[in-house]
Amino acid sequence: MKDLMNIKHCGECISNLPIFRSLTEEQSEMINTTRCRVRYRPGETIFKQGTAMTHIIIVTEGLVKVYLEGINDRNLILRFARPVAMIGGPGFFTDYKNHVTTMAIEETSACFIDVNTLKEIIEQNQNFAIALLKWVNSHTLSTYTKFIELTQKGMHGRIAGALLYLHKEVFFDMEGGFRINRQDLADLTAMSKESGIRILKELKDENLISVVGNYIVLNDIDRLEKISMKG
Amino acid sequence: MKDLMNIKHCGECISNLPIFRSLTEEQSEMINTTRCRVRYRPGETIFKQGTAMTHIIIVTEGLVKVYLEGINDRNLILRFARPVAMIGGPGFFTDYKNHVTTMAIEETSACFIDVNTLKEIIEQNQNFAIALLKWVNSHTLSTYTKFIELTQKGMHGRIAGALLYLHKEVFFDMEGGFRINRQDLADLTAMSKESGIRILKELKDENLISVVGNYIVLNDIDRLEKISMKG
DNA sequence: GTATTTTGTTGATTATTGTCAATGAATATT
DNA sequence: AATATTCATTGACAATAATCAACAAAATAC
Repeated sequence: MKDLMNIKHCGECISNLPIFRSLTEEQSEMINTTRCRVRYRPGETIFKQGTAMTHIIIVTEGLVKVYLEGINDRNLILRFARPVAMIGGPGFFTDYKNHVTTMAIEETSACFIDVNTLKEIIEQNQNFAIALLKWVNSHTLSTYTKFIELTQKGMHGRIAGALLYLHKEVFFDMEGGFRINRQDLADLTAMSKESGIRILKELKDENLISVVGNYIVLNDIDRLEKISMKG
Repeated sequence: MKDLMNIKHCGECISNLPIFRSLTEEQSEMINTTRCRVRYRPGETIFKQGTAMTHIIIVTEGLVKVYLEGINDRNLILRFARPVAMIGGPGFFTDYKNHVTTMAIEETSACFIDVNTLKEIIEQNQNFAIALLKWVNSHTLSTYTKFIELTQKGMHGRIAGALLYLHKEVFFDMEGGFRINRQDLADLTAMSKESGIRILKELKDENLISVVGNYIVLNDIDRLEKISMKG
């Protein structure tokens, strides 16, 4: 019976996120009865910028990218998310639209939570509201870092910074390296794909990183950090 | 007697901000008894990036800029604020530090509100917590726009965008134009002062704007908007 | 297994943007 | 009023980064 229920939702995904710790039994149950789990193949869009924001998701398996669709088909990747991570958006409590696009990069499981349910819980539970404020503010903090990253660093610094971000904040639990394709690396660092490729090659030629196809290993974190600082 | 009280705080400043509408009498009083009003001269720093976040402010008179201090003494202006506006920060509920610097540009009055008082009220009043979430999310929204603005537009588009921002969102209630110095315009658009000056001159030469010293009037909003779109 | 499409790579060129230096104008200081 | 000091301006130049085109390699479709 319990296994059957797990088909509908993802079991205990919300208990793995600190933000949901403050929920009462009853509130957890409210979420559990409405939420459901969906699987995505690489390249599938989960949320599309411009559509109505009806749900948030919790990524329970796989890998997604969250990005802004900008001018002339250029995208700006704001973050990558791996399990267990919540993907919300600034449309919550404002215009209830999705202002970013979320796309699966690997085979991904996402657990959908209805925003109205969430809203109801926030209205009941101050601690949860505070946890959410904290979550939003910590995201704003990364955003500020990203501003400096993108507007005040040269291409070398941006690529180094992006690699360090992937290594330390996205794939922190992985042995060795990680995979990312060239276009995504370019979209993460706000430069053309060709420029990204060139910088990557330079870093490889200096043995700061190893590259085999899309698989990247950082060999010299210290020097990458220096490059990231200066630019 | 009432006049004497106004020396300590700024009278009814919080009643002019929608975000404080949900406060009870008692909660308003909590804020009123601890808050106090401070005057700043142009160039004075109100909050300094890196210091402890003990208060938020409400700007009741004057003009301030909110900016990130980045690399090599370069600043990135996130927003300008005029009365009545609240200046908070992502340190709230996270690390309680100031992550941005706030500086008076004109003679400014700011009303200081203690973050602990604020925190206490948030814990009591869900509607206020929601209003705050809404406020934070709407700021995140502008942040997203700014990302595209700064990373995907050329210098012409960025200057045009900045001028439209100043005209429509900062000085929207002013007849004619507004004042901004060249360095601030450059810091708002993430370019060098010299580049900013050159673009400004081009826009002036094409009669899209009038410039007299630091005073700028937008003559052709439509064409500026076109330039802002394309870049 | 071959064809087709996507993704990655490289070099040449152009476009964009920053830096440096010199100078003028405006403002503040003594 | 004379002197600093800051701010604005301009041109020349260098550095940075995008575009374009051609091609190679890998993945996918047929």
